[in-house]
Amino acid sequence: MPDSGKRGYHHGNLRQALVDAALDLVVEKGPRGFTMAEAARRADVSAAAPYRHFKGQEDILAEAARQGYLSFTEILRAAYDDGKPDARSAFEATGRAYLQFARDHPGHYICMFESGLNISGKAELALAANNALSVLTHAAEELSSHLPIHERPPATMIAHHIWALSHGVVELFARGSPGTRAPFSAEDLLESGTGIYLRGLGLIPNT
Amino acid sequence: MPDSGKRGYHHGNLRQALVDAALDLVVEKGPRGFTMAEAARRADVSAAAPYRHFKGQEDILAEAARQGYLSFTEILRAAYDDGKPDARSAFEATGRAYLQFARDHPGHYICMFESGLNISGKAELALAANNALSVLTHAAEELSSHLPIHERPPATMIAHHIWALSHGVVELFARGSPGTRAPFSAEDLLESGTGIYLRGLGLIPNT
DNA sequence: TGTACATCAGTGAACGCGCGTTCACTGATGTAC
DNA sequence: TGTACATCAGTGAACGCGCGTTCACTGATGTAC
Repeated sequence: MPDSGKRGYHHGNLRQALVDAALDLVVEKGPRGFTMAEAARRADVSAAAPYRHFKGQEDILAEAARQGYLSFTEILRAAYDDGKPDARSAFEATGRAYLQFARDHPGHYICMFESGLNISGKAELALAANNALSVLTHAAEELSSHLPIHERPPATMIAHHIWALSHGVVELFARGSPGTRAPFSAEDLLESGTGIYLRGLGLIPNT
Repeated sequence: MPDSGKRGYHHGNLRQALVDAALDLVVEKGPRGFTMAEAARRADVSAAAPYRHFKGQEDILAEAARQGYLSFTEILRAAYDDGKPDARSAFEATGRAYLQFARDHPGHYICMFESGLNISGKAELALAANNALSVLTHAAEELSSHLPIHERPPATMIAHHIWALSHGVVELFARGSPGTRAPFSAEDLLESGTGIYLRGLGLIPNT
Protein backbone atom coordinates (compact mmCIF):
# COMPACT_ATOMS: atom_id res chain seq x y z
CA MET A 1 0.00 0.00 0.00
CA PRO A 2 2.58 2.56 -1.07
CA ASP A 3 1.65 6.15 -0.49
CA SER A 4 1.95 7.18 -4.12
CA GLY A 5 0.08 10.45 -3.83
CA LYS A 6 -2.34 8.97 -6.28
CA ARG A 7 -5.25 7.39 -4.58
CA GLY A 8 -8.60 6.22 -5.65
CA TYR A 9 -11.87 6.28 -3.92
CA HIS A 10 -10.50 4.56 -0.88
CA HIS A 11 -7.83 6.14 1.16
CA GLY A 12 -6.37 3.00 2.55
CA ASN A 13 -5.21 4.32 5.85
CA LEU A 14 -7.45 7.19 6.71
CA ARG A 15 -7.70 6.52 10.40
CA GLN A 16 -4.00 6.91 10.98
CA ALA A 17 -3.75 9.77 8.48
CA LEU A 18 -6.28 11.67 10.55
CA VAL A 19 -4.37 11.07 13.75
CA ASP A 20 -1.19 12.27 12.05
CA ALA A 21 -2.96 15.36 10.79
CA ALA A 22 -4.19 16.05 14.30
CA LEU A 23 -0.64 15.78 15.61
CA ASP A 24 0.61 18.28 13.07
CA LEU A 25 -2.25 20.68 13.61
CA VAL A 26 -1.88 20.69 17.33
CA VAL A 27 1.77 21.59 16.98
CA GLU A 28 1.18 24.32 14.43
CA LYS A 29 -1.81 25.99 15.99
CA GLY A 30 -1.99 24.75 19.54
CA PRO A 31 -4.68 22.49 20.93
CA ARG A 32 -7.16 25.22 20.12
CA GLY A 33 -6.35 25.02 16.45
CA PHE A 34 -7.46 21.48 15.82
CA THR A 35 -10.69 20.91 13.94
CA MET A 36 -12.24 17.92 12.27
CA ALA A 37 -12.65 19.83 9.03
CA GLU A 38 -9.04 20.83 8.82
CA ALA A 39 -7.85 17.34 9.65
CA ALA A 40 -10.02 15.97 6.87
CA ARG A 41 -8.67 18.55 4.46
CA ARG A 42 -5.11 17.56 5.29
CA ALA A 43 -5.90 13.94 4.76
CA ASP A 44 -7.32 14.91 1.38
CA VAL A 45 -10.74 13.63 2.13
CA SER A 46 -14.23 15.06 2.42
CA ALA A 47 -15.35 16.60 5.68
CA ALA A 48 -17.71 13.76 6.35
CA ALA A 49 -15.15 11.00 6.03
CA PRO A 50 -13.61 11.26 9.51
CA TYR A 51 -16.91 10.23 11.04
CA ARG A 52 -16.44 6.77 9.62
CA HIS A 53 -13.52 6.37 12.00
CA PHE A 54 -14.04 8.67 14.95
CA LYS A 55 -16.93 9.88 17.00
CA GLY A 56 -15.68 13.45 17.09
CA GLN A 57 -12.65 15.57 17.77
CA GLU A 58 -12.23 14.44 21.35
CA ASP A 59 -12.05 10.93 20.02
CA ILE A 60 -9.20 11.71 17.63
CA LEU A 61 -7.30 13.61 20.28
CA ALA A 62 -7.70 10.73 22.67
CA GLU A 63 -6.35 8.29 20.12
CA ALA A 64 -3.39 10.55 19.44
CA ALA A 65 -2.72 10.76 23.15
CA ARG A 66 -2.99 7.00 23.51
CA GLN A 67 -0.44 6.42 20.80
CA GLY A 68 1.71 9.04 22.48
CA TYR A 69 1.65 7.22 25.79
CA LEU A 70 2.60 4.05 24.01
CA SER A 71 5.74 5.51 22.43
CA PHE A 72 6.46 7.40 25.61
CA THR A 73 6.42 4.23 27.66
CA GLU A 74 8.60 2.45 25.18
CA ILE A 75 11.11 5.25 24.98
CA LEU A 76 11.36 5.59 28.74
CA ARG A 77 11.72 1.87 29.10
CA ALA A 78 14.46 1.74 26.51
CA ALA A 79 16.31 4.57 28.21
CA TYR A 80 16.01 2.93 31.57
CA ASP A 81 17.42 -0.23 30.02
CA ASP A 82 16.64 -2.48 32.91
CA GLY A 83 18.63 -0.39 35.31
CA LYS A 84 21.90 -0.73 33.47
CA PRO A 85 24.62 0.13 33.97
CA ASP A 86 23.54 1.18 37.45
CA ALA A 87 20.44 2.49 39.15
CA ARG A 88 21.45 6.10 39.16
CA SER A 89 22.66 6.44 35.58
CA ALA A 90 19.64 4.55 34.38
CA PHE A 91 17.41 6.90 36.31
CA GLU A 92 19.10 9.93 34.89
CA ALA A 93 18.93 8.53 31.39
CA THR A 94 15.21 8.11 31.87
CA GLY A 95 14.89 11.75 32.77
CA ARG A 96 16.79 12.77 29.69
CA ALA A 97 14.57 10.56 27.61
CA TYR A 98 11.53 12.30 29.01
CA LEU A 99 12.75 15.62 27.71
CA GLN A 100 13.82 14.12 24.43
CA PHE A 101 10.39 12.66 23.91
CA ALA A 102 8.81 16.05 24.40
CA ARG A 103 11.15 17.50 21.83
CA ASP A 104 10.80 14.74 19.28
CA HIS A 105 7.06 14.28 19.61
CA PRO A 106 5.61 17.67 20.39
CA GLY A 107 2.24 16.73 18.95
CA HIS A 108 1.97 13.70 21.16
CA TYR A 109 3.13 15.64 24.16
CA ILE A 110 0.53 18.31 23.58
CA CYS A 111 -2.26 15.79 23.17
CA MET A 112 -1.16 13.95 26.27
CA PHE A 113 -0.69 16.88 28.59
CA GLU A 114 -1.99 20.10 27.17
CA SER A 115 -5.11 19.26 25.27
CA GLY A 116 -7.21 19.23 28.40
CA LEU A 117 -8.98 16.03 27.54
CA ASN A 118 -10.25 14.24 30.54
CA ILE A 119 -8.91 10.81 30.92
CA SER A 120 -11.68 9.45 33.03
CA GLY A 121 -14.06 7.23 31.20
CA LYS A 122 -11.40 6.36 28.67
CA ALA A 123 -10.09 3.12 30.04
CA GLU A 124 -7.52 2.44 27.37
CA LEU A 125 -6.10 5.89 27.65
CA ALA A 126 -5.89 5.79 31.42
CA LEU A 127 -4.14 2.45 31.20
CA ALA A 128 -1.58 3.73 28.71
CA ALA A 129 -0.88 6.76 30.89
CA ASN A 130 -0.45 4.55 33.89
CA ASN A 131 2.03 2.32 32.18
CA ALA A 132 4.21 5.28 31.41
CA LEU A 133 4.23 6.41 35.00
CA SER A 134 5.00 2.91 36.15
CA VAL A 135 8.31 2.97 34.29
CA LEU A 136 9.32 6.00 36.29
CA THR A 137 8.08 4.42 39.47
CA HIS A 138 10.00 1.27 38.83
CA ALA A 139 13.17 3.27 38.21
CA ALA A 140 12.57 5.12 41.46
CA GLU A 141 12.16 1.87 43.33
CA GLU A 142 15.47 0.51 42.17
CA LEU A 143 17.06 3.78 42.99
CA SER A 144 15.68 4.10 46.47
CA SER A 145 16.59 0.52 47.29
CA HIS A 146 20.09 1.88 47.70
CA LEU A 147 18.97 4.08 50.55
CA PRO A 148 18.93 3.16 54.20
CA ILE A 149 15.40 2.02 54.84
CA HIS A 150 14.56 4.60 57.47
CA GLU A 151 15.20 7.58 55.21
CA ARG A 152 13.58 6.24 52.13
CA PRO A 153 10.70 8.23 50.73
CA PRO A 154 8.08 6.17 48.92
CA ALA A 155 9.18 5.35 45.39
CA THR A 156 5.94 6.65 43.95
CA MET A 157 6.67 9.97 45.54
CA ILE A 158 10.11 10.13 44.00
CA ALA A 159 8.60 9.26 40.65
CA HIS A 160 6.08 12.05 41.02
CA HIS A 161 8.77 14.53 41.93
CA ILE A 162 10.82 13.74 38.88
CA TRP A 163 7.79 13.71 36.67
CA ALA A 164 6.74 17.13 37.93
CA LEU A 165 10.22 18.55 37.51
CA SER A 166 10.54 17.15 34.01
CA HIS A 167 7.12 18.34 33.00
CA GLY A 168 7.74 21.78 34.39
CA VAL A 169 11.01 22.06 32.52
CA VAL A 170 9.34 20.98 29.30
CA GLU A 171 6.46 23.37 29.62
CA LEU A 172 8.41 26.38 30.73
CA PHE A 173 11.72 26.04 28.96
CA ALA A 174 11.57 23.49 26.17
CA ARG A 175 8.37 24.43 24.41
CA GLY A 176 10.14 27.59 23.48
CA SER A 177 8.04 30.54 22.76
CA PRO A 178 10.96 32.26 21.11
CA GLY A 179 10.37 35.23 23.37
CA THR A 180 11.53 33.36 26.42
CA ARG A 181 15.25 33.42 26.24
CA ALA A 182 16.29 31.14 29.04
CA PRO A 183 19.71 31.53 30.51
CA PHE A 184 19.99 27.75 30.61
CA SER A 185 18.90 25.06 28.22
CA ALA A 186 16.10 22.77 29.23
CA GLU A 187 18.54 19.89 29.20
CA ASP A 188 20.91 21.63 31.58
CA LEU A 189 18.10 22.59 33.89
CA LEU A 190 16.71 19.12 34.09
CA GLU A 191 20.08 17.53 34.56
CA SER A 192 21.24 19.94 37.23
CA GLY A 193 17.87 19.84 38.98
CA THR A 194 17.81 16.09 39.02
CA GLY A 195 21.38 16.03 40.26
CA ILE A 196 20.64 18.25 43.21
CA TYR A 197 17.52 16.27 43.97
CA LEU A 198 19.39 12.97 43.96
CA ARG A 199 21.99 14.43 46.22
CA GLY A 200 19.17 15.44 48.52
CA LEU A 201 18.03 11.86 48.58
CA GLY A 202 21.45 10.90 49.77
CA LEU A 203 22.43 9.13 46.59
CA ILE A 204 25.28 11.33 45.52
CA PRO A 205 28.04 12.23 47.87
CA ASN A 206 28.89 15.90 48.17
CA THR A 207 31.18 16.86 45.34
CA MET B 1 -20.79 52.83 41.08
CA PRO B 2 -22.52 50.02 42.92
CA ASP B 3 -23.19 46.96 40.87
CA SER B 4 -26.93 47.04 41.33
CA GLY B 5 -27.79 44.70 38.50
CA LYS B 6 -29.65 47.57 36.98
CA ARG B 7 -27.62 49.47 34.49
CA GLY B 8 -28.39 51.95 31.79
CA TYR B 9 -26.89 52.43 28.42
CA HIS B 10 -23.40 52.62 29.79
CA HIS B 11 -21.89 49.73 31.58
CA GLY B 12 -19.50 51.67 33.72
CA ASN B 13 -16.79 49.11 33.97
CA LEU B 14 -16.96 47.01 30.89
CA ARG B 15 -13.28 46.59 30.32
CA GLN B 16 -12.74 44.85 33.62
CA ALA B 17 -16.00 42.97 33.35
CA LEU B 18 -14.76 41.46 30.12
CA VAL B 19 -11.50 40.42 31.67
CA ASP B 20 -13.38 38.82 34.54
CA ALA B 21 -15.64 37.01 32.13
CA ALA B 22 -12.60 35.74 30.29
CA LEU B 23 -11.14 34.43 33.54
CA ASP B 24 -14.33 32.55 34.33
CA LEU B 25 -14.70 31.16 30.86
CA VAL B 26 -11.18 29.91 30.68
CA VAL B 27 -11.68 28.02 33.92
CA GLU B 28 -15.00 26.54 32.90
CA LYS B 29 -14.18 25.54 29.37
CA GLY B 30 -10.43 25.66 29.08
CA PRO B 31 -8.47 28.11 27.00
CA ARG B 32 -10.21 26.70 23.95
CA GLY B 33 -13.57 27.74 25.30
CA PHE B 34 -13.05 31.44 25.39
CA THR B 35 -14.76 33.56 22.76
CA MET B 36 -15.41 37.27 22.43
CA ALA B 37 -19.10 36.67 21.91
CA GLU B 38 -19.50 34.64 25.07
CA ALA B 39 -17.54 37.15 27.11
CA ALA B 40 -19.80 39.93 25.84
CA ARG B 41 -22.85 37.88 26.71
CA ARG B 42 -21.61 37.36 30.24
CA ALA B 43 -20.96 41.05 30.65
CA ASP B 44 -24.52 41.61 29.49
CA VAL B 45 -23.53 43.64 26.53
CA SER B 46 -23.84 43.39 22.77
CA ALA B 47 -21.32 41.42 20.78
CA ALA B 48 -19.85 44.56 19.30
CA ALA B 49 -19.14 46.30 22.58
CA PRO B 50 -15.89 44.53 23.46
CA TYR B 51 -14.22 46.05 20.45
CA ARG B 52 -14.43 49.44 22.11
CA HIS B 53 -11.94 48.13 24.65
CA PHE B 54 -9.92 45.37 23.07
CA LYS B 55 -8.48 44.61 19.70
CA GLY B 56 -9.49 40.97 19.82
CA GLN B 57 -9.45 37.87 21.95
CA GLU B 58 -5.67 37.68 22.19
CA ASP B 59 -5.78 41.17 23.59
CA ILE B 60 -8.19 40.26 26.37
CA LEU B 61 -6.26 37.13 27.23
CA ALA B 62 -3.06 39.14 27.40
CA GLU B 63 -4.63 41.65 29.75
CA ALA B 64 -5.92 38.86 31.96
CA ALA B 65 -2.45 37.35 32.03
CA ARG B 66 -0.89 40.69 32.84
CA GLN B 67 -3.19 41.19 35.80
CA GLY B 68 -2.38 37.64 36.81
CA TYR B 69 1.35 38.30 36.85
CA LEU B 70 0.72 41.37 38.95
CA SER B 71 -1.16 39.50 41.68
CA PHE B 72 1.26 36.63 41.38
CA THR B 73 4.22 38.87 42.01
CA GLU B 74 2.52 40.50 44.93
CA ILE B 75 1.51 37.21 46.49
CA LEU B 76 4.95 35.71 46.11
CA ARG B 77 6.51 38.83 47.53
CA ALA B 78 4.20 38.83 50.50
CA ALA B 79 4.93 35.17 51.18
CA TYR B 80 8.63 35.74 50.93
CA ASP B 81 8.23 38.55 53.42
CA ASP B 82 11.67 39.98 52.97
CA GLY B 83 13.30 36.75 53.90
CA LYS B 84 11.78 36.57 57.34
CA PRO B 85 12.07 34.76 59.62
CA ASP B 86 14.97 33.13 57.79
CA ALA B 87 16.04 32.45 54.24
CA ARG B 88 14.94 28.88 54.13
CA SER B 89 11.48 29.27 55.65
CA ALA B 90 10.88 32.30 53.49
CA PHE B 91 11.88 30.34 50.43
CA GLU B 92 9.58 27.48 51.32
CA ALA B 93 6.74 29.85 52.05
CA THR B 94 7.20 31.29 48.59
CA GLY B 95 6.86 27.84 47.07
CA ARG B 96 3.67 27.23 48.99
CA ALA B 97 2.35 30.57 47.83
CA TYR B 98 3.02 29.55 44.23
CA LEU B 99 0.76 26.57 44.58
CA GLN B 100 -1.81 28.55 46.48
CA PHE B 101 -1.94 31.14 43.75
CA ALA B 102 -2.64 28.47 41.17
CA ARG B 103 -5.46 27.17 43.32
CA ASP B 104 -6.98 30.53 44.15
CA HIS B 105 -6.64 32.07 40.71
CA PRO B 106 -7.06 29.27 38.23
CA GLY B 107 -8.22 31.64 35.53
CA HIS B 108 -5.15 33.78 35.86
CA TYR B 109 -2.92 30.76 35.98
CA ILE B 110 -4.41 29.38 32.80
CA CYS B 111 -4.07 32.68 30.97
CA MET B 112 -0.51 33.03 32.13
CA PHE B 113 0.74 29.55 31.39
CA GLU B 114 -1.71 27.52 29.39
CA SER B 115 -3.33 29.85 26.95
CA GLY B 116 -0.42 29.64 24.56
CA LEU B 117 -0.25 33.34 23.94
CA ASN B 118 3.14 34.47 22.88
CA ILE B 119 4.66 36.98 25.13
CA SER B 120 7.00 38.49 22.62
CA GLY B 121 5.90 41.82 21.28
CA LYS B 122 3.88 42.47 24.39
CA ALA B 123 6.27 44.52 26.41
CA GLU B 124 4.06 45.13 29.41
CA LEU B 125 3.26 41.47 29.67
CA ALA B 126 6.86 40.39 29.40
CA LEU B 127 7.79 42.86 32.08
CA ALA B 128 5.11 41.62 34.45
CA ALA B 129 6.20 38.04 33.92
CA ASN B 130 9.78 38.95 34.56
CA ASN B 131 8.97 40.67 37.80
CA ALA B 132 7.34 37.53 39.09
CA LEU B 133 10.36 35.44 38.30
CA SER B 134 12.62 37.98 39.92
CA VAL B 135 10.95 37.40 43.27
CA LEU B 136 11.89 33.76 43.05
CA THR B 137 15.37 34.62 41.93
CA HIS B 138 15.86 37.02 44.78
CA ALA B 139 14.71 34.40 47.24
CA ALA B 140 17.15 31.95 45.70
CA GLU B 141 19.97 34.44 46.04
CA GLU B 142 19.41 34.93 49.72
CA LEU B 143 19.17 31.23 50.12
CA SER B 144 22.33 30.37 48.30
CA SER B 145 24.28 33.03 50.13
CA HIS B 146 24.33 30.55 52.97
CA LEU B 147 26.26 28.10 50.88
CA PRO B 148 30.00 27.86 50.64
CA ILE B 149 30.87 29.82 47.57
CA HIS B 150 32.48 27.00 45.64
CA GLU B 151 29.42 24.81 45.65
CA ARG B 152 26.88 27.44 44.92
CA PRO B 153 24.84 26.99 41.77
CA PRO B 154 23.70 30.23 40.15
CA ALA B 155 20.67 31.67 41.89
CA THR B 156 18.78 31.99 38.64
CA MET B 157 19.25 28.31 38.12
CA ILE B 158 17.85 27.49 41.54
CA ALA B 159 14.92 29.77 40.82
CA HIS B 160 14.27 27.99 37.54
CA HIS B 161 14.42 24.60 39.23
CA ILE B 162 11.87 25.57 41.81
CA TRP B 163 9.70 27.24 39.26
CA ALA B 164 9.73 24.14 37.09
CA LEU B 165 8.99 21.85 40.00
CA SER B 166 6.12 24.03 41.18
CA HIS B 167 4.68 24.40 37.74
CA GLY B 168 4.90 20.69 37.11
CA VAL B 169 3.15 19.94 40.36
CA VAL B 170 0.40 22.41 39.54
CA GLU B 171 -0.17 21.09 36.06
CA LEU B 172 -0.03 17.43 36.86
CA PHE B 173 -1.52 17.18 40.31
CA ALA B 174 -3.32 20.34 41.32
CA ARG B 175 -5.38 21.11 38.25
CA GLY B 176 -7.27 18.00 39.10
CA SER B 177 -8.89 16.23 36.30
CA PRO B 178 -10.97 14.22 38.74
CA GLY B 179 -9.79 11.07 37.00
CA THR B 180 -6.27 11.47 38.26
CA ARG B 181 -6.37 10.25 41.79
CA ALA B 182 -2.96 11.10 43.11
CA PRO B 183 -1.62 9.20 46.06
CA PHE B 184 -0.25 12.48 47.42
CA SER B 185 -1.65 15.96 47.53
CA ALA B 186 -0.03 18.61 45.42
CA GLU B 187 0.96 20.42 48.59
CA ASP B 188 2.68 17.37 49.99
CA LEU B 189 4.48 16.73 46.74
CA LEU B 190 5.77 20.23 46.42
CA GLU B 191 6.83 20.44 50.02
CA SER B 192 8.60 17.10 50.05
CA GLY B 193 10.18 17.74 46.67
CA THR B 194 11.44 21.13 47.73
CA GLY B 195 12.74 19.66 50.94
CA ILE B 196 14.78 17.02 49.18
CA TYR B 197 16.05 19.58 46.73
CA LEU B 198 17.18 21.94 49.48
CA ARG B 199 18.91 19.12 51.21
CA GLY B 200 20.67 18.44 47.93
CA LEU B 201 21.86 22.00 47.92
CA GLY B 202 23.38 21.40 51.31
CA LEU B 203 20.99 23.63 53.15
CA ILE B 204 19.33 21.07 55.31
CA PRO B 205 21.34 18.63 57.33
CA ASN B 206 20.42 15.00 57.03
CA THR B 207 17.52 14.30 59.31
C1' DT C 1 -12.37 -18.42 -13.63
C1' DG C 2 -16.54 -15.76 -13.49
C1' DT C 3 -20.55 -13.78 -11.46
C1' DA C 4 -23.69 -12.02 -7.71
C1' DC C 5 -23.91 -9.86 -3.76
C1' DA C 6 -22.85 -7.91 0.86
C1' DT C 7 -20.07 -4.83 3.01
C1' DC C 8 -17.22 -1.18 3.44
C1' DA C 9 -15.26 3.55 2.97
C1' DG C 10 -15.72 7.59 0.96
C1' DT C 11 -18.77 11.56 -1.46
C1' DG C 12 -21.15 15.85 -1.80
C1' DA C 13 -24.86 18.51 -0.69
C1' DA C 14 -27.21 20.44 2.85
C1' DC C 15 -28.45 22.24 7.47
C1' DG C 16 -28.13 25.14 11.44
C1' DC C 17 -25.02 27.47 14.39
C1' DG C 18 -22.01 30.67 16.63
C1' DC C 19 -18.26 33.45 15.89
C1' DG C 20 -15.61 37.63 14.51
C1' DT C 21 -15.99 41.93 12.78
C1' DT C 22 -17.77 46.23 10.67
C1' DC C 23 -20.95 49.98 10.34
C1' DA C 24 -23.91 53.79 10.83
C1' DC C 25 -26.45 54.77 14.61
C1' DT C 26 -27.90 56.75 19.30
C1' DG C 27 -28.25 57.31 24.24
C1' DA C 28 -25.51 59.13 28.11
C1' DT C 29 -22.06 62.05 30.09
C1' DG C 30 -19.27 65.88 30.91
C1' DT C 31 -17.92 70.49 30.22
C1' DA C 32 -17.56 75.42 28.38
C1' DC C 33 -19.74 79.42 28.73
C1' DT D 1 -28.37 77.37 36.82
C1' DG D 2 -29.20 76.30 32.07
C1' DT D 3 -28.03 75.31 27.42
C1' DA D 4 -25.10 73.71 23.39
C1' DC D 5 -22.07 70.74 21.98
C1' DA D 6 -18.26 67.32 21.77
C1' DT D 7 -17.11 63.00 23.13
C1' DC D 8 -17.74 58.64 24.64
C1' DA D 9 -19.65 53.89 25.14
C1' DG D 10 -22.84 51.00 23.76
C1' DT D 11 -26.56 49.17 20.08
C1' DG D 12 -28.38 46.19 16.61
C1' DA D 13 -28.35 44.66 12.17
C1' DA D 14 -25.74 42.66 8.86
C1' DC D 15 -22.02 40.07 6.52
C1' DG D 16 -19.19 36.16 5.43
C1' DC D 17 -17.06 32.18 7.25
C1' DG D 18 -15.86 27.70 8.81
C1' DC D 19 -17.27 24.19 11.64
C1' DG D 20 -19.83 20.00 13.10
C1' DT D 21 -22.88 16.76 11.73
C1' DT D 22 -26.32 14.11 9.06
C1' DC D 23 -28.00 11.89 5.01
C1' DA D 24 -28.89 9.30 1.00
C1' DC D 25 -25.75 8.10 -2.23
C1' DT D 26 -22.05 5.35 -4.83
C1' DG D 27 -17.58 3.48 -6.07
C1' DA D 28 -14.44 -0.16 -4.54
C1' DT D 29 -13.39 -4.46 -2.38
C1' DG D 30 -13.78 -9.05 -0.97
C1' DT D 31 -15.93 -13.41 -0.88
C1' DA D 32 -19.27 -17.40 -1.67
C1' DC D 33 -20.35 -20.42 -4.92
